[in-house]
Amino acid sequence: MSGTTEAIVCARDSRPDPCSLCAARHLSVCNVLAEDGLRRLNSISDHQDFGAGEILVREGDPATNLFNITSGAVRVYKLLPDGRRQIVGFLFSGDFLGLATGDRYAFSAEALSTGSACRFQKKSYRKMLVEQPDLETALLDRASHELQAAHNQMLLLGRKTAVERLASFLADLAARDRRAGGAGRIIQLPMTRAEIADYLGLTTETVSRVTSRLKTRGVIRLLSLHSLSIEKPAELAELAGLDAGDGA
Amino acid sequence: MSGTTEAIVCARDSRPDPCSLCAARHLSVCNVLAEDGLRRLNSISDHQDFGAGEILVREGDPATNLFNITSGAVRVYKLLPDGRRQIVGFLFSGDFLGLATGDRYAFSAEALSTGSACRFQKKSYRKMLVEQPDLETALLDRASHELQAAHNQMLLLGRKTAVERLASFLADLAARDRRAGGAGRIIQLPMTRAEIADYLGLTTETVSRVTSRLKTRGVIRLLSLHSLSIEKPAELAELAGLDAGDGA
DNA sequence: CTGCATCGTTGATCTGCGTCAAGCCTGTAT
DNA sequence: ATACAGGCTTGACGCAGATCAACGATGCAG
Repeated sequence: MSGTTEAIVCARDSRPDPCSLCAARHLSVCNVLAEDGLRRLNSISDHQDFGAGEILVREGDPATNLFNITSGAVRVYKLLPDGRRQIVGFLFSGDFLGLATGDRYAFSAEALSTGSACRFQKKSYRKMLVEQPDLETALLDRASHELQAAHNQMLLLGRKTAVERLASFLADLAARDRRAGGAGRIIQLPMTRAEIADYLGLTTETVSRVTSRLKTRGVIRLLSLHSLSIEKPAELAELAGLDAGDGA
Repeated sequence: MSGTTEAIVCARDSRPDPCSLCAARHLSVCNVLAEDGLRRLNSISDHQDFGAGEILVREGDPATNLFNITSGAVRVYKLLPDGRRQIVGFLFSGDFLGLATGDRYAFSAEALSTGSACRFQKKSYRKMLVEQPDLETALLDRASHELQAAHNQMLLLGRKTAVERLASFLADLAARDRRAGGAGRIIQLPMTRAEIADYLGLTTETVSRVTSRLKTRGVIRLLSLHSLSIEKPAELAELAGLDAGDGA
């Protein structure tokens, strides 16, 4: 969206301050940094534009880089030797890539669409964290949220039916849209059915069938292959298993 | 194991230093703290002994406490309204409980066996983190590892077969035993089959059947209901899907 | 030792989702 | 426009694991 503008800014030599122009800044961990912190962060960062399908991180490679996604979308996944794939998350503008990382990447990350990211050397970033405790706190908060999301996904993958999985997925996207200031009614699906399937532990066929069922029931309406409207949010939430939350 | 000793130490008024006697210390985040840090930590902590089945945390309650497990075992789980349960993790001595927490607990935690924990007020702990950046770094590292483990579990729940799930589970327990200094051959299972099932996204019957199959194949040998010996570690690892790791 | 409750195992049957297969839709290149 | 490729949908069928059911093991209370 604002990718070209950023690229131009970064290409200029007398850049005023890339971070202050960054559209993702208020969504990202960087927003806890003051003027000098941003300058310092900027000095250790690289701007990277990527095209659809481009690989940012490959499972098993030495974990040298960390990323802050500034635009576009990314899929993060793990593979079994025979090719079975589990997508562990989709990242969007403002998301941090590289939290769950030891010496080597335990996941791969590929661009879903064109986009851009700030890239850091892990070493420099760690040094930065020592100097900027606020940033470390912000990262810890992120990690907590991601861990919570991972737990929810474990519940989904371990115990929910196909309908519940898709409903949960759509409800999550709606919630994300609301957090970004939208109404949570029109949902964009920048990923393919195969990717949704690999995220939900299903097959493309099942995702397709369940989508049709929700459509027939009038819960959703397809606007195009990659966007839909939620017609009955309450029913969707119920299907997702969000009514009571806990039996208590 | 050392529960009674600790209880006696904590009951004494002129305690020399509970932390320095804590058997879980070298396994826990506290090990990054110096003398004064430990004293400070101790001053904001409560010791809590618990019996089997005791509830430490209930999903949906205000998240006021954080815990450091010092002995025993704990199951952490989430429920669907109709009672379906997903265990998101088992915690043992040295593990931290409460990382993935917002204002309210998003999970429940119950003692699997008798044991003990250091309990902190979340508020005091957060203050402590500001004063002790090393502790915050250690927590961030923990969170990273947990997130990685969660991703592995997502792969397991979303894409592995029943045999692969159980094999992965046993291989994980073996790895944990090795990390704790054991040989990784004799595995303790302090949980029931139902709990293993709810952790692996299966039913008790399937866990039982698959266990039998592994036994018949000679991969494992049951020593009792709650302990077994790994007879063919290599075969177990292969069944778990750990041979190649990534298809690259 | 006896009784009882809980947990675990094994078998028979069922079913939700995967697999296989065919056809359709969408976008892009010529 | 036309053709092609990749993605999506729908149908028929099969199977891994769930469900239902019965029985055996374990451990605790009296």
